[in-house]
Amino acid sequence: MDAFFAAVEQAAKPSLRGKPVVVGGLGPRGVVSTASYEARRFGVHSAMPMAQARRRCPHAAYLVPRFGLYRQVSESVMRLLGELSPLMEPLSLDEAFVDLEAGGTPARTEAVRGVAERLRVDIRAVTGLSGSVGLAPSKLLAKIASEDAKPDGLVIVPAGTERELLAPMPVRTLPGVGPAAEETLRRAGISTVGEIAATDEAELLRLLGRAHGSAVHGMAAGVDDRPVVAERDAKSVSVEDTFDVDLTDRVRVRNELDRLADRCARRLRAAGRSGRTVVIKVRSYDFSTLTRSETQRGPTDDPAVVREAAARLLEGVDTTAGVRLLGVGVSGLADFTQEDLFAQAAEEEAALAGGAEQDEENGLTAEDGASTAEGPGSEAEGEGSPLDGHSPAADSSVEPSGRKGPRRWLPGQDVNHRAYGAGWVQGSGVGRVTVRFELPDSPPGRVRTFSCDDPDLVAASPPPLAVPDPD
DNA sequence: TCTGGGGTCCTAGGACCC
DNA sequence: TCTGGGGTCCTAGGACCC
Repeated sequence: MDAFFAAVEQAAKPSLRGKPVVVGGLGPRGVVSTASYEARRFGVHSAMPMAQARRRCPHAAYLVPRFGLYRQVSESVMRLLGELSPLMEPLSLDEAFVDLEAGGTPARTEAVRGVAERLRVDIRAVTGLSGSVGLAPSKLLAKIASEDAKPDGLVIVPAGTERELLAPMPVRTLPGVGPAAEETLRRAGISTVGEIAATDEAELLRLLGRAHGSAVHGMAAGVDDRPVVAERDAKSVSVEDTFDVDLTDRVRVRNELDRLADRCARRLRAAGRSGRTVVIKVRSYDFSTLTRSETQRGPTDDPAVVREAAARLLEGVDTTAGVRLLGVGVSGLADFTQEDLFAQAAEEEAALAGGAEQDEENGLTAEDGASTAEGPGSEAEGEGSPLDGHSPAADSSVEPSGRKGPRRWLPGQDVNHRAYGAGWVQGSGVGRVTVRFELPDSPPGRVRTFSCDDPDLVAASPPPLAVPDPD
């Protein structure tokens, strides 16, 4: 999908169509998730610090991500892809591999082209959004071709042309070659994929390591046998928060770690999984990051167990200089089915017979989900709304306008006003919130400003996207 | 007002076992 | 009587991807 998050926002908000839109974390330490093509022209791109994006493109609309909506749109696209072949491998919300051969598409170029063109038409019909397709004999080339096809295009790499296509490309084109490998190769005088292919494999192994070296060498020659794999199980679950202001108070650090452990365990449980190894992650004021892990005797999805393991692990970490980020994860996930878990829980209960081990919830968990209000229970899975990822500090001190208690209105968020109907938050500050009243299928709407605690204004869930006329 | 959040995979050393 | 040769598990860190 092309500029997916930003494109969904433009589809949802008529006044933003054709305008620069930037989706990402809006706090002081946020980064860009996706920039619309209009914003990219100003040099704004993914992973860029939000502050820098605002400098480059001050007039863009800056919006908080709405993952619930993106997930819905993603599912309808993935459904279309799934109709092409049983071998469909989602890479993220907006990208997937499809093995057309396994779906029975004849390998002739024209047949394949027809399938891809129909797919692009269907995607537009179902979502109103544009997607790009790369067709090639391997994952490597398909991916490169789809990048080439963006936005709103289709590129075919016929079998046999792989090498000559790849040769002039920079080494970073190859998946798995990031900044570090690029630098290593540059020092060895290698800057293009063709130069990698011309390099002795043993030399490459020396430069990049065993596994990486041989993979890169193969790919540079256009060799890529990786199969398309449907349905892979998650191997870990983790949550983390970067704080608007570094944490120094040890008690506060402990509390935040508890909340993260609970969130992590809840997600694990919601997914019907459990794991043996609890990991904490601590990033310091200077961005140095460490992890500590502890493996339990058996798999768990119990918040109390995760919380206690996390707390033990934290004891060995000096946090006095300031903590920028905390994370809690569970890995070593058992491939248990839900039923196994029930059986196991029953056994444990039997074994514990009479042990008065009652969970004492300390009430910290519910609050912040509520304050970011994505609408009551609107998310498919019970996991925390994506919005809360950026308001760990909602509770205190950080937000000057934050008073005590009043609702926070986040730019991009859906709302409903008793008199004016559906709209979205355009901005807020000094006790006021500005709302634009429009719907996906309405003309661009008007803006009105209210008091932040106006009782007529409530958070709402996203209205469905408009689908264009079939003409 | 530098640098998110959720993942995967690889490497390397030490413990431990046969 | 200077110390083999596997294998697996655990821990920590780092590169990379979207």
